[in-house]
Amino acid sequence: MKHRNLKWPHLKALHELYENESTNARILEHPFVKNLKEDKRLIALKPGITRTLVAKPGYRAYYEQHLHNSYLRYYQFLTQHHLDLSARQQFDEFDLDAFIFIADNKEELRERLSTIRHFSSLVFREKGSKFLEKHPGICKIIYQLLEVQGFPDQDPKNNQWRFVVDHPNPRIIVLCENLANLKRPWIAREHQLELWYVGGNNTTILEQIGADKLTLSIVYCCDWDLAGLRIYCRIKQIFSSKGKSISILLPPDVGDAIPISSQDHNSLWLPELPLSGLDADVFTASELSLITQLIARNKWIEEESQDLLSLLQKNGLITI
DNA sequence: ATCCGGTTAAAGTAGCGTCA
DNA sequence: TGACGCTACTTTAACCGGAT
Repeated sequence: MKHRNLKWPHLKALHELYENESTNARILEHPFVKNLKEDKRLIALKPGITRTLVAKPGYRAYYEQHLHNSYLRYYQFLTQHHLDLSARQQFDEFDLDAFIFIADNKEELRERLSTIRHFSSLVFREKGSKFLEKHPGICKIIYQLLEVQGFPDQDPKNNQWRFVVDHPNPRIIVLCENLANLKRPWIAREHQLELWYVGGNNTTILEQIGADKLTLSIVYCCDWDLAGLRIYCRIKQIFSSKGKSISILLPPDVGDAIPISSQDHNSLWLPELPLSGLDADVFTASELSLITQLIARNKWIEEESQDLLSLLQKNGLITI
C-alpha cells in the first residue's frame, strides 16, 4: 500500500476520475494506474479517444476505500499552505508526508537549519543528501513552508539565516534586527508588508533583495541600542551605494526605554565617545535627540516592546 | 465538447572542466 | 582516469485561451 508511490499528478487525476468519471491526464505509464486498468479493470480508455480515461463500475468504491482519504489530506494541506495545486508538481506521497512533517515541526527545523544536504538527509533520508539540490521545485516548497529564503551556506561558520515574510505585492519592506516580527507573519500579510531578518551579521542577504523591490520604501526596525544602531549605519551605507535611501523606525519617545543592563542584554553605550561612536551624519535631528537621551539615561529601547504597525503609522509610512 | 498552439515548469541528459 | 559538479539543451506534459 505504501509502495504505490503515486505522484501528485496521479492522485489529482484519480480524484478527477472519481469526481467527473473522466480525465485527460497522462497517468497510464504508472504501474499502479496501469494495474487499475489492465488487471482490476476499474478504468479504461474512452472508446475512440486515445487520451481520455474513464471510470468503470466499481471505481468509485475502490477510490473511496484506497485513495480518497489520502487525497483529501494532501489537498487540504496544500490549500492551507497556499501551495501550487497544479499537476505539474512532481512530488509524491512520500514528499507530501515530508512536507506535512516540516510544517508541523517548522520551528524546530528552523532552529536547527544547517546545510541543504544535512536537511535533505535528515528529512528525506530515503532519498539521500542530494535529493533537494536536484529537485529545486521541492526545495522551493520547503522554503515556503519554513518561510526562509534559502539554506545557509555550505560553510557552517557562515550561518546566514534568511528568514523572510514574503508578500506578493508589498507596500513597504521592513528590515528587522530581531525575529519577533517575523514570528507574527499574519500581521505583515494583512497589511501588505514584507519583512526581512537582517539581525546579527546577516547584512549580506540584502544583496538578495531584487531590483524591483528597490522602488519601495525600505525601513529598518531595531533595538535602539549601540548594536542595533551600528547595523543601521552599515545597512544604510550598503543601500546608499545602490542609490537607495532607507530610514529607521523611530520610537515616539523614551517612555518605553529600559535600563541598559537588563537581562540578556549586552550592548553597552560608549559614553567616552561622542554619540557613542556612531556617525552623526546618518541620523536626523529627532533621531539624534532620542539617541542622546538614551545615552544620557543609560537606557535602551527593545524592538519587541514596540508594536510594528503603530510604529509604521507614527512614522508616517502607512495608514491603517 | 474537442482540438490546437503558445507558454511554462520540471526532469533528464550530454558535454565539459576540475581535482585527486 | 574516473568521480563529481556545473550548465545548457532537450523532452515531456500541464495549463490556458481561442478556434472549430
